[in-house]
Amino acid sequence: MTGSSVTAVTDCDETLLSIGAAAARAGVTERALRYYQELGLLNPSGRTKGGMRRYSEADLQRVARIRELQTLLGLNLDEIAVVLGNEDRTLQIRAAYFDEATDPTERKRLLLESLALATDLRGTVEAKRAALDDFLTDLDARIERITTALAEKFN
Amino acid sequence: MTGSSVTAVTDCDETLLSIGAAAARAGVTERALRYYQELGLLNPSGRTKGGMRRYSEADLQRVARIRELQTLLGLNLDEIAVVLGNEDRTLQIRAAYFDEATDPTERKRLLLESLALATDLRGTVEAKRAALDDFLTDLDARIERITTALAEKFN
DNA sequence: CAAAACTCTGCCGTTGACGTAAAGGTTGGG
DNA sequence: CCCAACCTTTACGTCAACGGCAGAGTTTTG
Repeated sequence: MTGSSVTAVTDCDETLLSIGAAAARAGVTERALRYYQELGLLNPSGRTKGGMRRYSEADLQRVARIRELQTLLGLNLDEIAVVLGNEDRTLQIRAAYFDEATDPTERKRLLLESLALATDLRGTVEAKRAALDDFLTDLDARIERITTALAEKFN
Repeated sequence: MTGSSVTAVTDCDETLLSIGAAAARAGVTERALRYYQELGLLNPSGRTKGGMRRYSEADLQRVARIRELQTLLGLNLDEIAVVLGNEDRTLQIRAAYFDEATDPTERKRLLLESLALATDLRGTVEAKRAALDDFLTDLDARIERITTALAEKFN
């Protein structure tokens, strides 16, 4: 995202955060960050020479994404790995797409692939929203009945 | 719900299901049903003289509700206990409301109480739906971009 | 009425997502 | 240079939501 090379092994751009700061800003614990890394969900953008993890803003975004997928969609970390993998793949595709060397046929295939990934996820989310909407409809009906009763009898 | 007394201790109305049948119909395990009972979420409507659990259709509905609250809203069983408690309370209120002996002032109070309970839950659900909607909007934007690219270049 | 099938109450095991503590290495201010 | 604060890996602990088994009792079926 920044112009830097892929996963800097050298010391940091100064803008990178230690695990403590990153955890605080992301609203999770250090343990969680290490755990996500252990599962291959999130590799810190850098390490110091001494071996300490350094997190970028993009890394924080990724943490936020993980939490969102957890709490909003109720996915477990393995499923989240798949979704994030898809999103990473989409970025790769984007890169290849804008590469001059990619021929039109391949470009089309890449677009279709990322479309498939996004559409698939959309299905999951839409199903969930539909169920939630039903839930809300029932709830609103109940609230409406009570409100009407109140209005009729005690206005 | 049926005309029977509260939580029949005697033998069953014949329409009640054994734990095995109930579990199969509800799509959960017997262990889960016993666990829900242990947590006070679901007391089987009856027991045989020998002490075996008997589940009614209403019990099955309750299981479905529990699962819904779990998967849809991501509540844990303790939180579900609260929600179900509120719903039970609403039923009590309903009963008292239609009781001749309840005076108007009390009736109003009862209505207001159940309104508060329902409205509170609605808040939780609505927040979740809003978050999901945002999620969907982002996703749709991404899909739209890809689709447009496809249409422009490869129509 | 007996065998087969089902269920009962413990009670210990498992899985996911971390928590927490130990024993040491790294970093930055004075 | 030194020390306090922060970080490292390693490894065992925890909590929710059940899974699964043993040993005994119950219900059903032939």
